[in-house]
Amino acid sequence: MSENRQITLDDIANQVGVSRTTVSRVLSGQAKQYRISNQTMENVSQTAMELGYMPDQLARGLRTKRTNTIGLIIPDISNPFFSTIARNIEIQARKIGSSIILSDSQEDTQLEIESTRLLRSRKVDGLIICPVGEEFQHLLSIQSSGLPLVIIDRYFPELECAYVVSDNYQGALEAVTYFFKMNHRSVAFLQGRVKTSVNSDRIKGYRDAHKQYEVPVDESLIVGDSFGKRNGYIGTKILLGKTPRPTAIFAASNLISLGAMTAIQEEGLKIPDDISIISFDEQPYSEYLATPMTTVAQQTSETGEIAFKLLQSLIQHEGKQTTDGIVLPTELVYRKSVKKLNRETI
Amino acid sequence: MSENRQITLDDIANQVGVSRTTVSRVLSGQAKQYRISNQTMENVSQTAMELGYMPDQLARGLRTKRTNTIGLIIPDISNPFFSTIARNIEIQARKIGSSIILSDSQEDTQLEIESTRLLRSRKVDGLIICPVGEEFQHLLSIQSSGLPLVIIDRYFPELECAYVVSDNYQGALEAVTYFFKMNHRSVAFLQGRVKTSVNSDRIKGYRDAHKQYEVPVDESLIVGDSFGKRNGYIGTKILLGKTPRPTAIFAASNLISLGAMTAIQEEGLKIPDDISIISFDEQPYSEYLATPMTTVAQQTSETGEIAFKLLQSLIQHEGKQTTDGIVLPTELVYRKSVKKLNRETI
DNA sequence: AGTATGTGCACAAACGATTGAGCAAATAAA
DNA sequence: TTTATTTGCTCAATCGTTTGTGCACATACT
Repeated sequence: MSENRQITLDDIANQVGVSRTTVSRVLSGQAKQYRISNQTMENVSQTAMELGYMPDQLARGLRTKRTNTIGLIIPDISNPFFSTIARNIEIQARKIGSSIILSDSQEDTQLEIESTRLLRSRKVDGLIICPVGEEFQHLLSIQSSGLPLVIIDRYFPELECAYVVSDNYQGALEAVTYFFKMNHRSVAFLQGRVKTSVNSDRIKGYRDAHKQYEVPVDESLIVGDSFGKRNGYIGTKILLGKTPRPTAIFAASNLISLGAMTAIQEEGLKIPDDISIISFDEQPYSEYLATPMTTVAQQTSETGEIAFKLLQSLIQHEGKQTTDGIVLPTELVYRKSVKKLNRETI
Repeated sequence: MSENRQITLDDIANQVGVSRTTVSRVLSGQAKQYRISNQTMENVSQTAMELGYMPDQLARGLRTKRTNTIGLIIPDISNPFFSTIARNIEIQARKIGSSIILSDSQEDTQLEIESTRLLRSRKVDGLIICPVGEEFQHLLSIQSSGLPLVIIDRYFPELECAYVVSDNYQGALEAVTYFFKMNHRSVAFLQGRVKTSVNSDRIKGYRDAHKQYEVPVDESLIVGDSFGKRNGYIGTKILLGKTPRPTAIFAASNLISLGAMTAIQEEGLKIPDDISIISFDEQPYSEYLATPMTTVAQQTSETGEIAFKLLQSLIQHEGKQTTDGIVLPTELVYRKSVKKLNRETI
């Protein structure tokens, strides 16, 4: 409760008997450069230690225009997919003494926009955003303001900006192709938020797989509108109500497949005997589910790490805009949730 | 790329033709109080709008000693248990324009200590920490520096500090009691990090349940040393190697039970036929596991929300130290992972 | 007319750091 | 002995706010 005043450069300066400038230079490692004697150096660092000096990052940031702070905006940090990314960003950041300011946009574009405003007024050095996905005007204005920006998971073809995403097209293509190889011909797609690149790319993969196998796409088998659990539940209810029932479901997220499982269970159906399923997003629990789930795994740790490093390089060489997008491969993890149908069953 | 200079109070002041002071007072809603005319008010807010003024939070913080920023230190943000807490803290924070700076201590006390230093130098208004759990000297020094602090999930009896935790004792007591009611008499405890309050309280519940049923505690059935998955795996391997085998396992975390399931599967055993299990931490997937898991649910959302509000009140009434600890009840969620034994089986 | 009260703003000093420029003393060079 | 050079620092401005105090002018009161 002892309301200790903050220790400042001046305190050290006074105690040692030098100027504030000298202290600053010693502590920032510029002693040699400014010809501070070893003696003074010693004294300064010594008493800085003793007094427990900690530089005021606000003051420093105000002066230097560099805060060693980056903003991170995520649609739902409680989703393990995003929190794993966040964790790896944080781990990288800590290595170089940076901090991350976290914002949860709650899948709401308006909140996302507000967050960018707030983060900018907090003078972050850069921004990593997983955009809700529908609008990008605000991202454009960040870009043109010169603030380094990396977007992750979702991207905008219209926006020239560094990004790190999974190869959603390839992931979906492989998954749906696998269904076809297992002789499924009626494969539904439980999609996520419609206008996101994530979703479009997966749909494209879904369609191309159909094309390759010369199976016409039944548009009524593409249902859903968000990456949440509830959507998975509702979508599946709808799909299971159809006659004939689709024999396979491709779920666009971990939460969607959770909802799907509830619906399937409610209808008294079994995976994979009555219906097969593949879910996007590998999770620690995927293999322990009632039927171990075949999934499309994304490189979440790598996404975080790469995004941070990309941002860091943007921050450092402010001019040299290496505006390249990075696409990480996915991997189909084979388990038990897909049944091989007999040819004649079709 | 247009390197727009930052808009400052002076810019507005010049354009309107008043002093910087006046602008500041208008924009901070102190116009009436300082008798600024309506005309001037209009002009100022108008051009502030036009220029897209955003206050520099660094400068403001430097001057006012208030940053509207709080530090959050978490052992592992990728664990849904913690990320759910984090999310709810963020949601509360956003409501009042606060931001949170996130640190992942990676279950490492040293990193936790470093984080507190860094966050303090960033002048956060307060700190919410989920301590790794073994040391608390650094927490004590935060306390005595007067920086508002709330600790969550784990606490220290020796430390007089606001905290929000689950009723781990009661949760464990109920779980183990339930085993006894189901006629189990050989119940193992897969514990977490040993010196944490979380673990001690759960052990106490475990022991008291034994006492109530007059079953002696077999110390060799208490195994493990961390909340991670690997620990669950190893611990279970050890337990399953014993003869006679325990009939039930009480796992201290969601990750531990995941590891346990791997081990159980490897040994070719079935839950609950060969072995029963209850896990701490309800998860979205708990009901979808091969055997739907009976769990001890904690109020994670509430933990976050309450922790933030508690901190907020500490920040506001800096003197009035309402150093109360808050203990949230747990709930035993009954599913299928516990088998009722026949009396004679024992 | 002289004093009191009210109105509407401006001055300038903080906050704690960084940084370009400069200056006195000591030493070296000529 | 005079001039250059080096050594070891200091000065003061600056970043963008906030805030206690003060000041001029107008109006009201006696």
